[in-house]
Amino acid sequence: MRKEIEIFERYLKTKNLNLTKERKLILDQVFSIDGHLEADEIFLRLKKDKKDVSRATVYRTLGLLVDSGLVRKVYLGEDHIHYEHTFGHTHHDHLVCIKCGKVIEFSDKKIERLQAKICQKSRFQEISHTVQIFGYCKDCR
Amino acid sequence: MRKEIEIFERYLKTKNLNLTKERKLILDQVFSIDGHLEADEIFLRLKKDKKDVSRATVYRTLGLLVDSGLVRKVYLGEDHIHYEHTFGHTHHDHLVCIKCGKVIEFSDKKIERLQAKICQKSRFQEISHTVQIFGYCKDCR
DNA sequence: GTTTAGATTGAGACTAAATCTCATAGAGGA
DNA sequence: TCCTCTATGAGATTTAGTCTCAATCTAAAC
Repeated sequence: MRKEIEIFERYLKTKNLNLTKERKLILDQVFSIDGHLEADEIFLRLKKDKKDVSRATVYRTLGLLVDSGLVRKVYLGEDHIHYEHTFGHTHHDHLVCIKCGKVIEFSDKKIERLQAKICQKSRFQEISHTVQIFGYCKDCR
Repeated sequence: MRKEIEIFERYLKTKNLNLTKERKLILDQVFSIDGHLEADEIFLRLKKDKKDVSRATVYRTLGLLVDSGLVRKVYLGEDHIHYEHTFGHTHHDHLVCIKCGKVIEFSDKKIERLQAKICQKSRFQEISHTVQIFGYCKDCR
């Protein structure tokens, strides 16, 4: 059994929730997509596969996945939320091209350390962070 | 005449647009609020002052203000966009408390420099960036 | 195997943010 | 003044996301 299912099930247990057929379908779909995804995309892909799950359940389950830490929300400058799986991926942030929409991932340990320092200074307990740099990618500038 | 009006008017000129009564009212309102604001807040404040401007015009003008560089959008983890004026403020980013909603501003030259370096590496031309650190503030942790 | 309490779901109503439409009004140049 | 283009408001529309509630499922207790 894949690791992310195990983690999800363990998380659900702690909340007295069950790993249902629908939740498993959504988890599978989420982890089958590499990169950034939208709630509605999950809904439509499942529909196409004739594995209908209601929109409400998709949103509910994505919430659970975020809470479990397997997935996180990212804001990419559009008018709706994107999700990405964090499990199996090292943490990273984003360069977002405001012309073609391309998203380039990057990560920088030094920036993370500086952020931690800032939190310390304000006695702020960091749970997560996102960095987005908006601009023009090398093909669009 | 205040500097931000001048800048806005100059920007509008370059687009062959006019600084109308409504646009001025919205600009004034935006710059009278210190901190983060929402589109609807502007709409309601103007309504209260009996300076009715339609919602459509508020949204349209906020868009222009963002394009002009006087204002920027920020994502604070809620389900709608916030705005803040950049003119007259040094650039900063945000610590967002996920319990009480408080937003603490910070800025760090070292982080900015590292971000610039990352953009260089990808030949990415930065226009703007936002950093949000989500977690618990010192009163909520 | 029954019972039972609580979890889960889907369908569709609902909400809220934001955008669009379009008729009317206004502004500015020739 | 005329003409073109800009601007606005009212309200319809769109879209993401949430909520409701009746019906169903689950799992533990008996």
